[in-house]
Amino acid sequence: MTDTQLDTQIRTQLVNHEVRYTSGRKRVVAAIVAADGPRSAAELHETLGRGVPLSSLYRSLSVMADAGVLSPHHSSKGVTRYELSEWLVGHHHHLVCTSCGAVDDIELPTEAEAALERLVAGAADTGGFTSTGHALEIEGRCSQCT
Amino acid sequence: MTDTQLDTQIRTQLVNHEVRYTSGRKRVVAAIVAADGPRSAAELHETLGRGVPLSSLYRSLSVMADAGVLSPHHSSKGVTRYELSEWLVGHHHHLVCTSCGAVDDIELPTEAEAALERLVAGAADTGGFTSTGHALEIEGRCSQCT
DNA sequence: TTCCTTGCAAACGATTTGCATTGGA
DNA sequence: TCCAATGCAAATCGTTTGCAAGGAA
Repeated sequence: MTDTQLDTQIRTQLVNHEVRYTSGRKRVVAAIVAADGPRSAAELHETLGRGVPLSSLYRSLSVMADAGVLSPHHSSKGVTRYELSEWLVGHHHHLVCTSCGAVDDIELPTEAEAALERLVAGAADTGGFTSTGHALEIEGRCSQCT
Repeated sequence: MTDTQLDTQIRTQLVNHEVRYTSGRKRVVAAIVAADGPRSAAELHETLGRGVPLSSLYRSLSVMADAGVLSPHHSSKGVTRYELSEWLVGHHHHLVCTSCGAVDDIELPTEAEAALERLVAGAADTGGFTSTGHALEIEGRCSQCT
């Protein structure tokens, strides 16, 4: 199986954490890459056609998150969705549908992102809190839920 | 029992939704008001000294959220925290500790908030998505977790 | 061969719900 | 009085884990 550029980065990162990039995990990553936003274990289980049992899915997700390849995201009720970490796909934000809970990626224009960073830098670091990052969620209704 | 101004707003809102503002619910609201950020059922159960059983707590939280008095917030793994809705306490954002999961409120300076709103307005409304609000999470380490 | 990974089933923790009882308007 | 609220226990739901079998280095 020919590794894409992305696969190579991921494999390297995993190997550095003594984690194997197995075919099952490759399928999981592929499903996440194909999605346009973070996905939950259940959603992935659905798109992977039951070929990967839930428990393995959960384990793969957690292992790859520990290795820094995936990042967890919490938005709708009790479900954790995963996406590729930002060092792999770049910094971005999310559009969250308050009706169905769907989450889509959105990248801000460079000037907007810069403004946001300035703003966060100015506001954080209050009372002993040290900021290490930020996440902007734009809430609304997605096209399906109008 | 003397209602504060806030209690009155809440009672009115609840009554409009045929929901009663009982003493138990008042205690829940008081605990949330006393906190400086959203709180989970478990955390409230703790501070309320076991006087309110968990199941009732969950029920109260969900009923008051449906009535628009409380707003749910999802950040750390599988726990839902509630806070007073913004029409009661004003618009604000959150400082989230990536280590312990604690969440604190933070209010942006007016100009910063205005800038943020402009930024969101410009970025959203992409591909059929209609934005109705935004939430900024500033991630980092709280004073306890340094 | 040595470990990591996989699968299945059982275990968990957070949250929800059925039902009989209590309490508020 | 009448219907919503409460408590307890049982049920759910998403997620985790123990353990034996399979697979990659």
